[in-house]
Amino acid sequence: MTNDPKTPDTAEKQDELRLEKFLPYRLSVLSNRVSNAISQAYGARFHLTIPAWRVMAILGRFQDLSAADLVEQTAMDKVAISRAVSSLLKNDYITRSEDPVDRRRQVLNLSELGREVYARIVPLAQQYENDLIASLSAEEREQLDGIIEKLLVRAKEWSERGLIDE
Amino acid sequence: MTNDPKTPDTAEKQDELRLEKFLPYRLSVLSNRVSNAISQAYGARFHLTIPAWRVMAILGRFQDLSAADLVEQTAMDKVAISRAVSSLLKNDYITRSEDPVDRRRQVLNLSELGREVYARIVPLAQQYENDLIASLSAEEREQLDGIIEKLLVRAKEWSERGLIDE
DNA sequence: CCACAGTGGTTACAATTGAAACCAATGTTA
DNA sequence: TAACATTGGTTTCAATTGTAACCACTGTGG
Repeated sequence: MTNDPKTPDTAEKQDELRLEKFLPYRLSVLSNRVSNAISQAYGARFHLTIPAWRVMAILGRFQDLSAADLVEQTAMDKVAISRAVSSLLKNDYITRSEDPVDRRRQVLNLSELGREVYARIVPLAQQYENDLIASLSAEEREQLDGIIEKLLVRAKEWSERGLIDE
Repeated sequence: MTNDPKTPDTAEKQDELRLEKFLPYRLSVLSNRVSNAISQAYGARFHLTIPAWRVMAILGRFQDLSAADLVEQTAMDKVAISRAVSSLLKNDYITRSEDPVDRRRQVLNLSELGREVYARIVPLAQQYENDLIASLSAEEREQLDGIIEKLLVRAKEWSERGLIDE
């Protein structure tokens, strides 16, 4: 197979840290680059921030959600949701109506315009995702899916329970 | 075209987007959770922000670097480096001296104290990384390494060249 | 009913970040 | 060598984000 003969990089000194191989660092660089690129793409076209797009992405699939429902779905906090919602209202991308049963609650939905924008962004987003993974084989894509899932589970445990040690 | 019934998992409507399966979104959630958890761990212990720790991580391996060198190594911008450096100077974690050849240039190194802190953080960081990937098999770890590398290459192309289409 | 705890959501304020202007030193060119 | 462009690094200001306080409403126990 394509095993290169050079010295295994696992023969690494334990008292130094190679930042460029450190998983949290790599994840951060990767995520920032990807998010920035994509948000430029649709942010410019549709005046959407990433949080606002996330809200739309959820409302494109589920109707009559409250802000609290969105918190649950998006891993964003309530303040971020509130700000995203108000900017989407300004753009007329969503509608907000009172819940007659509970007057604190506000029911959110995509507007007609929002639906159109959603329909145009979805293929764009998928195109970016496809382009990102274009250099991966089919096996690698599956592997990635499973691996990310596992890492997300662990990272979520970190934020819920305390940290290691402590 | 009709739906392909062979692959139930991927038989997804093309006009909707499942945010929780969307790679850029997952990367963002994962990276944020990981970074926040870890920065809490050593931020609390050593008064370090993530950018400051990154600078230390580089200076722990390479000596006599300038701020511009750090920009190259860390994927951070010069302003972030400048702020990280000044906070590290305040903590006496690094030293700064003039380059006699080029009086604009400032030569940075870990101080004695910085070296001690570095030596204590490295195992901590490695412990977090290990814990994060603890649920992955040996194969998965190798796969992840290769996959991330590929994704980083593509994402870097995005930020260098323009975006898709356009 | 009426206090009072809990929920849904917004506002206010502080800390972080990013973009652009800026200063000082060096390099280049005429 | 005077002018101008470039480089290294900092400062400034605006936009973004996070935390906590807050208001309005609902549900519950006395």
